[in-house]
Amino acid sequence: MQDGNASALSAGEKISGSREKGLNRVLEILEFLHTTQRAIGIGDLAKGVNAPRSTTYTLVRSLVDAGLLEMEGDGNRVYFGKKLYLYGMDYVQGNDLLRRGRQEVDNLSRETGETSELCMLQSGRYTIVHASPGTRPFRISSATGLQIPLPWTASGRLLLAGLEKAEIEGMVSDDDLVLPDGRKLRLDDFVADIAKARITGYCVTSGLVDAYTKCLAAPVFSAPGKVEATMCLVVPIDTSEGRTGELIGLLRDRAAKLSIAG
Amino acid sequence: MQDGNASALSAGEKISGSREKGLNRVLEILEFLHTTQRAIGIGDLAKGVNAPRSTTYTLVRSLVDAGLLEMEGDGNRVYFGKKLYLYGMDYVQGNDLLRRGRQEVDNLSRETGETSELCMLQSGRYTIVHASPGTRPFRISSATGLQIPLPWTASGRLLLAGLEKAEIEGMVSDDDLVLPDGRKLRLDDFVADIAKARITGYCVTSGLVDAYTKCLAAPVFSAPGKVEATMCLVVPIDTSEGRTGELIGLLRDRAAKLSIAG
DNA sequence: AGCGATTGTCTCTTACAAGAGACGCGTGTA
DNA sequence: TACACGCGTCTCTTGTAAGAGACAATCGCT
Repeated sequence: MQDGNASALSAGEKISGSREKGLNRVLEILEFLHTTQRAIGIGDLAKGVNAPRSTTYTLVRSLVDAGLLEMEGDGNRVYFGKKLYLYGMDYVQGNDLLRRGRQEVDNLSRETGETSELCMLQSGRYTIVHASPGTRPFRISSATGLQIPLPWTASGRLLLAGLEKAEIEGMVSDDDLVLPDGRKLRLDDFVADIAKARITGYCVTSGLVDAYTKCLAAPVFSAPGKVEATMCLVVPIDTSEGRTGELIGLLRDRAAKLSIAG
Repeated sequence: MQDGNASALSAGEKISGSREKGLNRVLEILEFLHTTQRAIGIGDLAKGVNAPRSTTYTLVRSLVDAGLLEMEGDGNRVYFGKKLYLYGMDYVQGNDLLRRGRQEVDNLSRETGETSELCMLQSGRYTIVHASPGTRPFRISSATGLQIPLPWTASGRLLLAGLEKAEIEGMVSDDDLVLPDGRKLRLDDFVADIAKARITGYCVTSGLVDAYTKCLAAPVFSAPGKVEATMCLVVPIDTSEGRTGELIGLLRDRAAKLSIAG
């Protein structure tokens, strides 16, 4: 991480030793806060994004002044600020799909009692955009904003429907193909899954993210053939075939309703 | 806002002609998009923030890559992106007051049928953080994220409670004291209003923002004496004294409930 | 009290980003 | 067809922001 002692130039990314553009540092700061999910001291922040302390202080001050970040009570820690919330609401406001999708997801989880999610691609990564927990006693993990490798999910297979193999290859790294249980998925199998999901119009995966759940997903189209998002349900892996079928039907129905608008 | 054609050097700010830091440009871009409330072409954006075209293109590309902005369908216009939405949700998540306040505002407007709002200070400006429209046939204006001069509102008087006169003076410009109908408020009167609101524990203003409404507001405390937010109701100016009293009671009750946590 | 770690501020240098402006392309309109 | 206009990309220069590092002030531990 730290001192730039030259040596082997790793593939792809440049060694983050040199002078960095302020904006990039800011983007890293925001991303870092997104992962921590809580306020953090400026010193730690500097360490976290591997930036010089003096620079970090300057940038944080700018961001706090602008309201993108806020100082936490004691005046030492920082976290996201009201401005970001306002901009976020602007985004929701300007985005029919998201607005209606959130609604529909909430409905779905209330009606079925299962955990329900709205998922989208976010700069090439699978992202849970909105989640509603469901009523089961044991918590099925899934937090809004979580990013997961595409091959681990049913939604991922739908979101990539219609893309060329080369494009798909570009969007998943080798690491992404290694499932949480250690198994390695073959790229060709993944591509085949995608093709199949595209035809059947839904997708089910069992025990991929964890061994106890399966994931049902249906595509939401923004234009014919263009998958803009997916709705999905996360259910216990031992859910009966009958109920699974029912849920898929419901899911496809709702996802189709979301697809109408342009 | 205005054009930047040099001439008289206004107090405070420097003329935005020279070389600007990239980060500042970005902050202006975001703010500009917030005011437009819709996607905009990059060329127009450059004009809007008075930045060189080449620079704007570079910055926008960075922001789009980072997901803070997104290209609109045809690939020419830009607007806020999913990342901002996610960060915004993080903010809500980490902010009990906001989370519960939104809920309470929604309840309040459903129960009373009136337009209800949650308001906070945002870098020294009064900001409507969340609004719920109410059921009256005529729309009472009030959009989330709207920023209004402090002296125009009942909430403004509560939010400044406990500040010194000098501090207050620093937060309101001369322009802010000019009401929408052209009348000019005296600073001393405003300061007196604030002191009064602090003691009575609520505030009512009639016909300030517009001639047809009055605004009822109650403070939400984050610590004893520290007003963190206000809840308010916007009602027709001819609302009877009796009903107004009822609503104020309800409002104060709910605001007090919000105040509990730390 | 004594010591190390951390925090916030400041100064100075230089690597480099911001900006000016030219270019090629597509589009509308006279 | 010719012209004016807006878009997106590139190149080159120079003003300046990123970063190294020193500093005093606090904090926490023994």
